[in-house]
Amino acid sequence: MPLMTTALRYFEEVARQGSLRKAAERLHVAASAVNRQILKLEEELEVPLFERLPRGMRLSSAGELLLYQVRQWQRDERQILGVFDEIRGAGCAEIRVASVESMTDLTLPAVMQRFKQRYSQVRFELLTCLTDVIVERIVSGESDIGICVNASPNPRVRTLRSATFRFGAVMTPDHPLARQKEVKLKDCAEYCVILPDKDMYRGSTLEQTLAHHQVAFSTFAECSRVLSIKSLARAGLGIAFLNPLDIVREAQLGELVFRPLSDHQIADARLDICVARERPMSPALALFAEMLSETLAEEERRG
Amino acid sequence: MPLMTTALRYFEEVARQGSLRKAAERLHVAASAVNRQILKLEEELEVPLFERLPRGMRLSSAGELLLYQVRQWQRDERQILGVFDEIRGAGCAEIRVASVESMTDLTLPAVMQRFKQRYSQVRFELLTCLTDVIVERIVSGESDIGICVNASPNPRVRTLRSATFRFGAVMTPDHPLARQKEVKLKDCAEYCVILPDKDMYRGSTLEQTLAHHQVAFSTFAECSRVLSIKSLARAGLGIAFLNPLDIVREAQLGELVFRPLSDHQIADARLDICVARERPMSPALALFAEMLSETLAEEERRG
DNA sequence: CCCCACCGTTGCCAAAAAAGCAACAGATGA
DNA sequence: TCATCTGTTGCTTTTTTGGCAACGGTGGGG
Repeated sequence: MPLMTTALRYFEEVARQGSLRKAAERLHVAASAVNRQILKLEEELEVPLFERLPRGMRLSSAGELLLYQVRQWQRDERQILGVFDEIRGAGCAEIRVASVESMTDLTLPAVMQRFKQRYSQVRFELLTCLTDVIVERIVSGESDIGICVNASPNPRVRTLRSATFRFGAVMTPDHPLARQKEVKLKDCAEYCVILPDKDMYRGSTLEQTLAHHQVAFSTFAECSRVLSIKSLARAGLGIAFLNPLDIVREAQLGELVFRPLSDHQIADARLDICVARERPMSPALALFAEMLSETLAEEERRG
Repeated sequence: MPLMTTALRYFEEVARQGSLRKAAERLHVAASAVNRQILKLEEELEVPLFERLPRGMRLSSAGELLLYQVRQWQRDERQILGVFDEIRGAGCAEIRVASVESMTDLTLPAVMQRFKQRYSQVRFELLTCLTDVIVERIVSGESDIGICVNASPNPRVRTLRSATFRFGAVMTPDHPLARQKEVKLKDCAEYCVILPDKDMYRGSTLEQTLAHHQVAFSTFAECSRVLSIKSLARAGLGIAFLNPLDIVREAQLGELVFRPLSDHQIADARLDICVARERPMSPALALFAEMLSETLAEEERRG
């Protein structure tokens, strides 16, 4: 049942109780047995783990370090045993993903497919939502892992990896602006534009710049879905403002082109892979996060 | 010597070799012994870890998850054994810290002192440098942990915790601007200011704002050390631009006051605790990082 | 086709490790 | 000083683990 040496189990209990005999009582073994395991451990590690006081045993420095590690291993153990329970019970473990629309289209399905090949007994829940909702779901435990854009720092959220992508204008290849390598916002003011919903780009530098500089856009539509924005842009109804990840497929098909915004007020879009800070990650989740991080890093390199 | 069950050691080798007998050969034990450990492990976990093929054993899904965890435990084990080697050899383990000046004055010494109380056999190296240098030292392995301000994201660096602090103007309590709760940059233009060195605030929003808005400051001095800036400000020679952490002691002594800048172009200062992404953290380092994170979070709450 | 090589598995027995029991020395507090 | 707590140590028993040989099954090559 226990995945680590009995010596370490005994060590943890002795450290907790501060006494060999009390620990032995809790462990339902003789005190001498516990004592021998501790002595053997100290001999093999060649480091004193306790200082013997007339009133009991107090941890040494090395002992404190080891205890910290052992406790972490115990958490890991409980975690993986829980995953095995899931696999035994429901037939598979579950990873609940919440992501912004940019990645739910292409990247996430690709990663999930690769993951399923190796770890077939893992099931997914994939939700598409806005960054604020994703952060809420992470901290509340409704989702296990999230992909957000430009999330504001949150003490209860741990960011595993960030990637930045240039923010830019998206249009049909035959659009006049498509001949430029980079465009400026005021270039776009001469044409129709398609803006995201208020909620979608709240807090972004695009919002700030628009509000501040009062660029007069002739807005054709405001959309709440990237999917809609792309459809309108594909129909040649205006210029959209997205990041390159949003249109990888359309770019491959030659339907849309991406031209970065060169205005220096416009910051890059930052995608974050994040999880709850306190909640330990199950091995399945850790593996998935790793695979996702590498994929994101690769896409960042590609532009 | 090994800190985890022989069953897990055997399991890892079998997974690596894909065969009981080859694993047994490498482990210098009989194949039957290895087999029994695997069978016992599967029975206790109540989960099949391998699928038996005529050509050998292939990991199941659960096995892949367990393998990932076991490999991580093995890395942890090597790590802590290395720390014990240090303690046995040099008499103590070492944590090499590189930090910006904001924290080397008060916060870090306080945390190091608290740390020394519990883990006396740990020695420190404390360097004060600029963010760019800190990041370099982290990725090169010259330092174990760093505290940076407004560090640009780096794929080889992992941020354990971030905290934001308002950026503001620092002056003597009798300064005319000290009567305001918040100040704007153009308020300061009427007085002498003390600016940091070019290197110090490179990339900050202060630099951008100054360069962009062309606010005409009568600069009394440019300094490369926060210490010098504070000294000049304390002498009433001008307004300095710092974050509240820089002047906690001076504020307590009533020598200086902090007034946040309310210009909306001025972003908060972000302090990051970061380590190398790939390099595993020793237990001592993890404990120190944890203590430091909590302290930083507490100071963030306080203002 | 058979045979050989390789696989995992199992029964039997020896070796090793862990646990239980009782007694010991040392320190503390009533 | 006695009672009581601590960790420690022989000695014995119990449990676990490993070694050896043999078995049943599969796949490839002569």
